[in-house]
Amino acid sequence: MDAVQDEAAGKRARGLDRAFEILDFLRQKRQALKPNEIAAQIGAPRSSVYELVNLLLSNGILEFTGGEGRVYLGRKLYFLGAAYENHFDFTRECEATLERLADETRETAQFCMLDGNRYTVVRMREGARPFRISTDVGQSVPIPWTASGRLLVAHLSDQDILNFIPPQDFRLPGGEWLEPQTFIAEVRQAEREGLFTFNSIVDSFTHCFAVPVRGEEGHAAATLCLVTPRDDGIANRDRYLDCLKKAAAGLEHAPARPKRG
Amino acid sequence: MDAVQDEAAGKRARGLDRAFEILDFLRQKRQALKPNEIAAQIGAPRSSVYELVNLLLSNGILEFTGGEGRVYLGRKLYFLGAAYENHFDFTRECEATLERLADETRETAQFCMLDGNRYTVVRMREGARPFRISTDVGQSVPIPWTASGRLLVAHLSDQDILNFIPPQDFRLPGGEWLEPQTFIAEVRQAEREGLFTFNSIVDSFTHCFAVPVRGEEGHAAATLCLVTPRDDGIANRDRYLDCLKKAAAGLEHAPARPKRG
DNA sequence: CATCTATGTCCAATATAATAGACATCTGAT
DNA sequence: ATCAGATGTCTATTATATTGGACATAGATG
Repeated sequence: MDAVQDEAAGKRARGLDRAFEILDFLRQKRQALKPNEIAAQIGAPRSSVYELVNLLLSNGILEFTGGEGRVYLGRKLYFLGAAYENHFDFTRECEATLERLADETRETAQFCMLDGNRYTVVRMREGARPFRISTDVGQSVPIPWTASGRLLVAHLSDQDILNFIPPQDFRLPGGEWLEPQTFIAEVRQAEREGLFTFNSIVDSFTHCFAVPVRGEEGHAAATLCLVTPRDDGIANRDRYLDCLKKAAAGLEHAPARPKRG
Repeated sequence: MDAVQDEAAGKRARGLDRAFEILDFLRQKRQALKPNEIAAQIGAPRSSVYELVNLLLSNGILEFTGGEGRVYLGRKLYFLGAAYENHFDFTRECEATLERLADETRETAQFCMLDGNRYTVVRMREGARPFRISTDVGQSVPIPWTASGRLLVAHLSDQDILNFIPPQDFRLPGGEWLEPQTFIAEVRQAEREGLFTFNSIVDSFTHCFAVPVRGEEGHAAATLCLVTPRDDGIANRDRYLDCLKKAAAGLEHAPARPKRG
């Protein structure tokens, strides 16, 4: 994932990086895997993966589960994640905000952030409509595929954006190529307007609304989104954006502000 | 923490182990620290800590927060922890169970697990009484200090228990020495009875009740506990234990069972 | 039976990671 | 002014971690 740094030659990878590559991979897969499978699928030497997996197992970072030697993320990670959540205490407010949003609009509401150089839905509240959302919570998705993506990188310079986003992520799910310059223009537009909306790139029937939730540094630390059927979204555009902006204002400075310190 | 493995000579520490030692340390401290402070307090070479901290920062495992170069656990850990929680989906049921327990007894109810070779409160629900609980959620505590500890190691042999628990953890908070053989006798008693209760070792005014929540392997994967004022606990002993056992039965096989796989 | 893949273990070679320690600031105390 | 401690950066040395590849086993397949 992140390890697209210096794949240049056949250089050795650092254990730490490989380790977190394994963890990220398991998170993406959302299922227990055998060390052998992990090695094959992330393209790492088997001996290295076995060594690292054993180390991680003995630290409680990974756990045996699913039988036949399969491993998945371990309890220790849960504890560490809980400590993070406790420190940057955004969960409670966030949950309430999403609930209110979903109630007001009857649409699916999401709270999204960057996960490294990709986008992820941190929390979601399904709306009243019987509607299948294409992105699952916790899955990482290329930034250019999402409305929120336009807002989450808006604090970077054009060049930094290009350096930050993996080039292959401009290839859209349908196979088309999104010209980086087009994307950057949309980023700047989103930055000016303080919002971004479009017909989803990922599917053919939803419209997405995103507004920034600004952190202490003033740039978008997260976004609030609505995912709606296209016609509903267009019909209620102004009201939905209004709801989103009010909700974001309520969260402002809540995420990314530690409880103490 | 776990790195008490082979501290024998002045051998080099492995980067991965040091890294997780840093993460665990930050979790214990529950606050952002400067790399220099971390190095001093965990007794690691400063150059190593700076190197590792920078690596972890670039992976999103650590984040700058609190200013002056202080670092704390990062967003990536939250994502990984959320994936764990999602996979072993015990949170929802657990929360409901604790709420019911707290309602029925008006005492503080806790859901506890092992964190490596120590004990930790994973979730807690304060009871109606205005009562200060001495252990905070997420803090790791020596196993012998707790009632739950007797249950959580009961599946191990005597020798394995002694190998598992760090020797210094038999030193109680008051300074007294708990004879390991005494502890093991209590473990076996707890195992036979399927519960353990005692006047807290950590403070002088509470009584603790613990029952096991058995996982798929049949041994205590977690415990449910009540922490009560001593007189109340003794007065309501039978009823409280009854509530706990019913609650544990409701959770049985819920923790440690993945949703799929 | 022969052959192939999937799986896990083990070992030697060497690229490199962990470390000690020098150096440079800055701060507050004396 | 002088000293001591805290903080961060940088470099050279060497112990070792990462890796390729050999080896062993078990199923599956023809």
